[in-house]
Amino acid sequence: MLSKKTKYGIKALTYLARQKDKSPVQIATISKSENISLKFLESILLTLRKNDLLGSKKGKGGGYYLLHEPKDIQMTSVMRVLEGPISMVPCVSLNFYEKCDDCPDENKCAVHSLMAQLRDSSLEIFKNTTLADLCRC
Amino acid sequence: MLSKKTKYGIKALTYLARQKDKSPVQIATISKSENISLKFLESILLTLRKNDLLGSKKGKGGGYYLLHEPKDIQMTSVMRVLEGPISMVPCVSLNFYEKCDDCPDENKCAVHSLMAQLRDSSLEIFKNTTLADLCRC
DNA sequence: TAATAATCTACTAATTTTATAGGGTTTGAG
DNA sequence: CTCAAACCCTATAAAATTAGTAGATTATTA
Repeated sequence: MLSKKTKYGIKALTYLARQKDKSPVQIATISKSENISLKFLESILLTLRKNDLLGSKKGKGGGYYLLHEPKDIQMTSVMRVLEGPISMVPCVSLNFYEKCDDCPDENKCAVHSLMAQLRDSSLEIFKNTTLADLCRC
Repeated sequence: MLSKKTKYGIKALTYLARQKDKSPVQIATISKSENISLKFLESILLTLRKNDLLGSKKGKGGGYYLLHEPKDIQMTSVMRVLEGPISMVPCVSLNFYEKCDDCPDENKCAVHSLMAQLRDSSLEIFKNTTLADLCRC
């Protein structure tokens, strides 16, 4: 299941991407518009900022804004930051590889090959979809 | 992330699919061979049986066995039984549809369209992969 | 029929993840 | 200086996950 963290994060990102100018938007504004718990959204935006997807400005007139053009933000990076690895098992993860402790030989593991296929197709979709694409709905 | 329940379930299924004959295999045998906690495996095999993927036989010489030919068992049914819906969000699920309570219009939801794409590609893979394919690793 | 081997059922429990809530601190604009 | 906003830290309730324990039930075989 997709976590609400990721869902809310994507919604917030598209909200920002739809802005005409790049002036900061307050958390409360996004929270109200997208029906997201304010404090939860706060922590989500913070992790997006720490991972260089968003910039922020403090004080009066402050808020969050996109650091890059929507068309330059691939969903791979959004998903990795919010949801974690694209793969469903660590042993097929490209960026977060980890050996399974119950598997003697992962080349002979049935789960491994299936999940590798799944990873490839998911990766393909996430790579070819940018934030700009999501705004066209 | 893929739950261990699903991972273990798939391993058990492939173990059974690799058997020459269809005589019952004891839980303990699979448990040892695949490094799976016996009692956990027991509950997994039980849900597989309740969902018509496995048959069981009690008493001496008993155990679990496949009800169908490996080539006739699609991964869609295995995944649905063990892991739940294929979709990552209920609002794009074909078999378990549910409306999001935070979404006024799901046709305008950016997450929705992305997840629908993902569901399609996952479904494609699971539909075209059978237990027999997984045994060839 | 009695012993045995296996599944089946029902609790319990530790751990982790998820989804928030509260409150104080820091920064920057006017 | 004042105020508004992001920032940061802590806590927590609920749910899911991953088991472990104890015993009941059923079927086979000798």
